[in-house]
Amino acid sequence: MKARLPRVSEWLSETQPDVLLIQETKLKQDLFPHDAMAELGYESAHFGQGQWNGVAILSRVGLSDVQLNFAPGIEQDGEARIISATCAGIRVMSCYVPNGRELDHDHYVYKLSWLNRLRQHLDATCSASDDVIVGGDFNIAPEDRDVWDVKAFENATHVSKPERDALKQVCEFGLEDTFRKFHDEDSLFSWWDYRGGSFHKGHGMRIDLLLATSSVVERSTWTAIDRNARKGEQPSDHAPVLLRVSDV
DNA sequence: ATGGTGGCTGGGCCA
Repeated sequence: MKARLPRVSEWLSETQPDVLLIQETKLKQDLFPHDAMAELGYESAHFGQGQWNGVAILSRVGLSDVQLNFAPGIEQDGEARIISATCAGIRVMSCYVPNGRELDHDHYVYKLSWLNRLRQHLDATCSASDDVIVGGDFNIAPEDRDVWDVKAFENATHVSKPERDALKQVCEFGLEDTFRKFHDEDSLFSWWDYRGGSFHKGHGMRIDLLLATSSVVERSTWTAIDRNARKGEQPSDHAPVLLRVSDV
């Protein structure tokens, strides 16, 4: 968030979303640029730890009932990976799901545990009949059509069955991958590795998701991945995913 | 596709 403040500010000014969910701020809790965001018209809430992880929610339509980490009663995570808030009557959550690293790595076990606790967090704090959006970097490509080449992902994280099943368990709370309401195409990606010219080769994955409850899905009218944001100077390796939700 | 780039730092880790 520090290195890309100019890009984020420019993008906010041009795109003017009502709400923005940010992951991997890599900032200590109190170093988030709340003032710079306020100058652009956005309230902001940040859950940070510095150096790694960190999640935030920006809103110009209200920001209340902010919750850091999982709800009380659920095993708290040691890292700053989820923040929840209510914006314009919608409960929104900004999630940075653990990467997993390797299938036989402890971090992969942590990834599955984290997703299980995300489901617990949903069960504990809201209902499927509420307006809920759970968004962020899930580090999971839901289906094979969401990666550039399945053969390149054999025995790799992001596509394995256990993590996809864990994501399904999250969705079975009553959430839907909003992108697929509007787009059936394969090879539409939200992340490309910095290395090896992946972006220019089209070697990407769709791992950034906006999951929503049915009342939000019904009001959704449009979605897109802003891949232009992956271009230019000092881009993030992720592109923003946009969802338009009509007023009640 | 066992390297490669980028950002945190201030050497090495993480993605």
